[in-house]
Amino acid sequence: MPRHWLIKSEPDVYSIDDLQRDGSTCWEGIRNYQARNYIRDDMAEGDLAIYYHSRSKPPAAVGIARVSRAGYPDHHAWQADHDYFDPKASPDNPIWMMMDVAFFERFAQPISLAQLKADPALEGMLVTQKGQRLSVQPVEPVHFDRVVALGRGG
DNA sequence: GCCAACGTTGGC
DNA sequence: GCCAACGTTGGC
Repeated sequence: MPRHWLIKSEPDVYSIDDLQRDGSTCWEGIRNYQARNYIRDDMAEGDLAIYYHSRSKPPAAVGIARVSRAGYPDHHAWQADHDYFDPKASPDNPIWMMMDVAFFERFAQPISLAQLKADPALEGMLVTQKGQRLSVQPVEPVHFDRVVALGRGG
């Protein structure tokens, strides 16, 4: 059964507009083991993810992306001249994973973090919790549906 | 730009 | 295996 997710990106680095323009992109540079494990073990092609802008004013859920290729080794990790270089990684021991995501939908209205926090239907959603820094998070189906409804203007 | 929260590293 | 130091994330 497909699962639901939330993925964070700083809009200055790669926004939903960039994704819409490009159609799809490789979701690279994940250097956190828990997020890596989700990509490696749980995220499947076709899964949908809320696209979330972090470090923006305000931070907000802005649309939906679709996993277009499930996890595969992040080859940037063993390229010494790359920003995401990790000396412990190698082709035999990739350590880190990336995936491809495709543009799926842009919300009619962004839903700010304050709105997400204020909505009783979203109580317990990880992104609303203090100190939650995971850039790839699982989302409960009911929470996912609620955020999408809000984003579409319902 | 500040700084609290968190994950990782490395000395012991 | 503990924990202080460090680097990063991300809301504010």
